[in-house]
Amino acid sequence: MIQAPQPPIAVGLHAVLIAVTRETPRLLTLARDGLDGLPYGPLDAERDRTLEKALRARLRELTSLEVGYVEQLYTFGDRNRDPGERRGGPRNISISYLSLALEEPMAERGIRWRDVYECFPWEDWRAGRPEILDARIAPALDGWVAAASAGEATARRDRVDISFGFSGAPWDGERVLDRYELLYEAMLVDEAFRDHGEPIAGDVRALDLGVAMRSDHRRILATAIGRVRGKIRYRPVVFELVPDVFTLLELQRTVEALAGQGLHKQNFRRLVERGGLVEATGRTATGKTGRPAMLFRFRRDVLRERPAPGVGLPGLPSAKAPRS
Amino acid sequence: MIQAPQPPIAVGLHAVLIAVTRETPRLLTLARDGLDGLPYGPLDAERDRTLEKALRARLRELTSLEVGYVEQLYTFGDRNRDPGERRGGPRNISISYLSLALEEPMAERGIRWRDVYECFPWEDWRAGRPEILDARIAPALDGWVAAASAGEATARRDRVDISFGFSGAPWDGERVLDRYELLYEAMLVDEAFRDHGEPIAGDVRALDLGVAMRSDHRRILATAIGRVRGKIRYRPVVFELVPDVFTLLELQRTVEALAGQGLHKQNFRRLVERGGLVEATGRTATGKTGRPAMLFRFRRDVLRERPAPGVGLPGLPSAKAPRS
DNA sequence: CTCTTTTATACTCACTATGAGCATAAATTG
DNA sequence: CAATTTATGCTCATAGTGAGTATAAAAGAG
Repeated sequence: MIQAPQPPIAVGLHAVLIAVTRETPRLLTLARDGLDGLPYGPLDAERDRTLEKALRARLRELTSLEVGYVEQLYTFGDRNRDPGERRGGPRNISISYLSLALEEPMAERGIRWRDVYECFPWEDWRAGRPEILDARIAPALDGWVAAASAGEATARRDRVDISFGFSGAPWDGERVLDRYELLYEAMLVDEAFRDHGEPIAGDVRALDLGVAMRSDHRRILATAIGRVRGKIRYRPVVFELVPDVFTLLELQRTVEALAGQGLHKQNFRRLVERGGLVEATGRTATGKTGRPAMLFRFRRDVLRERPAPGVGLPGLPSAKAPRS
Repeated sequence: MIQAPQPPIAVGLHAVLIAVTRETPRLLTLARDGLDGLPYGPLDAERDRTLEKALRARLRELTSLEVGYVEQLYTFGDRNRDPGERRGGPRNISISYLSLALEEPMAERGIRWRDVYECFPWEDWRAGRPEILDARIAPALDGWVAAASAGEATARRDRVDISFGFSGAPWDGERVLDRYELLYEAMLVDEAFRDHGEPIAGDVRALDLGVAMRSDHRRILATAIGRVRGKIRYRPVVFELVPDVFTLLELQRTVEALAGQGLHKQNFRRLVERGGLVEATGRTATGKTGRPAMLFRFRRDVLRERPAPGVGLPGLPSAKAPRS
């Protein structure tokens, strides 16, 4: 196949490394130019035999972490995703990966774990519907809808309602990316201004819709969170995020942290125990207050028994009330 | 960031274009060097603003088709995926997309629609458990398991059982890729020999495990089929594969074709009607034998009512009997 | 024109899964 | 020891699923 000479293409690998600590989903970030971003590095076409190995290598080089679970997320390659990538520069293709691990303290400067919901305050429904939705997001998006021509406005209204569960539509926890992209398109997040080369408008800064990240990393993170939320229900990935041995409440809190919604305790226990996902170790947890809990471990055999063993998302005490 | 000089990286886009015709899933292929493969072309770093647009453009250039539904599948980039990609050549990264459409007759030479199950004869359970599984695949894989050292053999046994549903494990229709990769690793498909630069062994040729494709395209196809099977149950993607107006049986046959398993007619109807996925048009189908069926259309409002509207996979009449 | 065949559609029924609670058990704390 | 806190067991109504039975409406055979 004959190809015309092309501007260079740079292929990079990005890692969204997620942990859950103190009932909070956490993300490993590296600071650079004052902004936090995902760990990433270039693909070494010579040495890296597989993409996944390349990802692990970059992560090791940057953070000296050896991660276990790794899964490819998405490949981003639209032009001008990054303000730095202007005419003439190389075209950046970034292949992003999701990795799940237990949090480990990081000594290196600039590397730290951040709470994921700092970036997406509207995604955490554990304490009920986040106020930010009705107080700030809904009005701002209403403005964006109204700013369009008649036909376009209907389409915008629909997208807004379906993504954010306004006007009686249900909230779908997995649509994390839809929501972020809508806010970006509506110029309600800092990144939108930065990418257009404009100073961030004062009223958008006042909206304060989460912590911005470098380049399009927050978009990648949104993709990752949506993926985890979906995957957790049909594959036993939670177990990557808890120690080998855990109590059912710890497991539940981990799921809740990721799902961003509370679960009914007894039903969660029933699901997980009767679903054959865990087995008792015989030991019980020490310390803490209250009755000591039994300690469980992941029961690997479930993989050969059931086709799609996951944690589902049963009995959530709220998350149903439609917007007033 | 400083980078050492690198061997060139070529980024390509691959399309898995799927249709369902005469109750059979179909794939658009291009012949080249006597082997069928997926349509693909390079990313034009200069002109292609987004990856998805690039994919659509390549597809248009190759086939003059304008597809509707397009979704990114996976990015393949392991070295030596292709025997042509040897030391010294550029590193090929291919970003693959899934596209769903209605089949259109193709005039161009070399372009044609093939039955997907020609490539994966073990994936079609509509007429019951495929004989090929017990007659040829199971014994061959047993051999592969036995050929390993003790510890490794257990791991292989597990993978085989979980992927193919042997030894009482359930069959999971979505594990299309797992199964293909296992056969590849066990050197039971033509591509495995070709990639090792060896002539295809006579006994493997005799096994006849599906039609081979160019490069790693069959692996990409496997990824696509697995994805469709999963997605169909929680997103209304089937409707991309049927005309605007259809009977419930046509819809059911389309789902069955993709899922590779039969469904219970009355239950399917109940699911789809009560799930609010379709609305009656008032008209009825003509022609055919038997009582004329009502014609339905996709009810788009379902998107704002339910978070994950899909077709599910209810009442399958078989697919449960474990291996003898 | 009636019988047979074929596909469509309406209902029923048992069983399982889910959403919500109530009740009791076993620790810690003051 | 009483109050508090967390764990765990059980019940109950309801919705969803898997599998049939029964009836309706067409075409084709004789």
